Amino acid sequence: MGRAPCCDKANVKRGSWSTEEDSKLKEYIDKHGTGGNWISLPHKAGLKRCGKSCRLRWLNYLRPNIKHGEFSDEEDMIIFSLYVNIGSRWSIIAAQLPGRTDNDIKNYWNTKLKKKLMGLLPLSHQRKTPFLSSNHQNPPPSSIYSDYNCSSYYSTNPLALSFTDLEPISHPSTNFASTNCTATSLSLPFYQNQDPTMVSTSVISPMQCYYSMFGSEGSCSSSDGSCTPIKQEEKGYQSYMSTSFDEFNKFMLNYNIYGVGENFNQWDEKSCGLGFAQTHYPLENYYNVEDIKQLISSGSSSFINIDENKTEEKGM
DNA sequence: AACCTCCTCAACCGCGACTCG
DNA sequence: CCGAGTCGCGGTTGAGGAGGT
Repeated sequence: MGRAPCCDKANVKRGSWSTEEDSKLKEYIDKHGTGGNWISLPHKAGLKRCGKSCRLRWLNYLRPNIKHGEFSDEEDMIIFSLYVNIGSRWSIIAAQLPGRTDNDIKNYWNTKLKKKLMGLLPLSHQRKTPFLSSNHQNPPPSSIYSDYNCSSYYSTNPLALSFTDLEPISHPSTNFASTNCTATSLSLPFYQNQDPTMVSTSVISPMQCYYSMFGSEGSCSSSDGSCTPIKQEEKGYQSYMSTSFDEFNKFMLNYNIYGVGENFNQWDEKSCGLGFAQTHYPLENYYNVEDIKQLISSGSSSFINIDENKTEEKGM
């Protein structure tokens, strides 16, 4: 048996909102608030719309202080840095960009920012960049990892690999690898199952970032679909300094994200905060790292402290 | 001018999470 | 604890505008 529809689709208007509907909705909410019940709101407001549709229209368009128009470089960088760290959790990302909605950011990422980054890569490499390809799901379906034991997980997840094997890092992420690696935790996709503290306190190197963006150099050609990552030490550092990575590195430098030396492992750990450099764009100017930590570990209810707009909404 | 293709973004959909009786 | 109702999220769709031929 299927799920009951949220509203009677035969009797609700769909598609684009007219200015008249907009003003009706805005007027009603200005006067009465949402009343904590979107389902009954359209009826009360005299709208022939589904409650969900009203909610969406309000949150993404009519709500006060919504910012439309071009994203700044700083916003780009925040989106990028958070995406690399936490994946496509648009609501959390949106909470860090006042006036921007999750829908906005999602659209922006899918239509522009992704391409902006793609433009920095040679075509040959773009084809094998799962993170950016249109059909790539991030994080990967949980089923992919559900049967993995720790060692296989960490040897097949490029990001995890870089945390454990490749980089001379000492931060909580390595603890994650050794202490949080249980069958249970691995039954979830990487981005979801990781220790929340890891998300916010991990310092990722350009190489890690590069991996998470563009995938590893590991081969996935075996018949059972398993991947054989090529260890960095096997290939040698030099081979990793490919044109693609150079280009990526240039991008990072262009955005003042990293100051990377000739050897990529010379990246300046101090300059990297939640993901990226704090040298020129100190991320704590945009959000509090501890808050992010809380957000991720405690779920959406904690957003109240951070997202002004959503605070208003929840207060209504 | 007409047609076609591509791109953008508002809106929809389904599902998991949450709340409450 | 359970189930119904609702919310919120992220993935996807498609209308319509822009640009090219």
